[in-house]
Amino acid sequence: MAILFGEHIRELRTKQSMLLRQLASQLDVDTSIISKVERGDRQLKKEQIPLLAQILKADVEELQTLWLADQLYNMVQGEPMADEALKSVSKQIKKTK
Amino acid sequence: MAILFGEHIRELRTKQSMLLRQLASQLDVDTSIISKVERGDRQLKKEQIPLLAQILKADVEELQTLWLADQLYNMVQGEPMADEALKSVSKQIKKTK
DNA sequence: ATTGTCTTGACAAATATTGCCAAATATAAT
DNA sequence: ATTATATTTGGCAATATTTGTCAAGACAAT
Repeated sequence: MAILFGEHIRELRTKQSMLLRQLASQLDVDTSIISKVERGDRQLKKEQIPLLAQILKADVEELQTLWLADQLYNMVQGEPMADEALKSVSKQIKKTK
Repeated sequence: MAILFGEHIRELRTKQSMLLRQLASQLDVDTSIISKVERGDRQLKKEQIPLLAQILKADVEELQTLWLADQLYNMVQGEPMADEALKSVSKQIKKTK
């Protein structure tokens, strides 16, 4: 279970004294979803990130990067060959660019 | 669309003069699926890899690594922050180990 | 033109994800 | 301890995605 993204969101939210339900309503989702997102047992949809960034006055790209990292982490976590696969993909995308 | 895994499979299969339908039947899927897998527009299920490795007399871990790399590639491809996210995950899994 | 192999697209079945709700659990104030 | 407020958790239905099957098409070789 990934946590980088959720921890970051929670920090941004609490620093602004914003309640779960306030963030949730602005993002148009149920409070429980934000709770789960912040604790890492639920992922937001990619398309929700820009609005989330706006609400939290955060950098969109940073959030997108954290979000993506969480997805990747979920995919490789527990896999013995995780690191090798990650490196191989790094190389691959450099080539294709 | 990822291709590392598929290319590798096709090479292993053809070098043994094995037909798509032979591989498919042993793996208990339709021929069309293997065709698509080899061309990279379909992913096998993770659980199918060990049997596939056995059929092709290939190294399970190598295939699993390639398979995982393909999944990751599909996830990050086209994302501007792909590389940063990949690196961040690499660091993260080293910590947790 | 026939046969054998591979490819492609459409569809249904199986799985997984998402949002919603209600109940449970904290947290804080009085 | 009671109340009020905030957060967490789990179950379920709706939705979306993935997987497998089938049938038709492309391509070679003969």
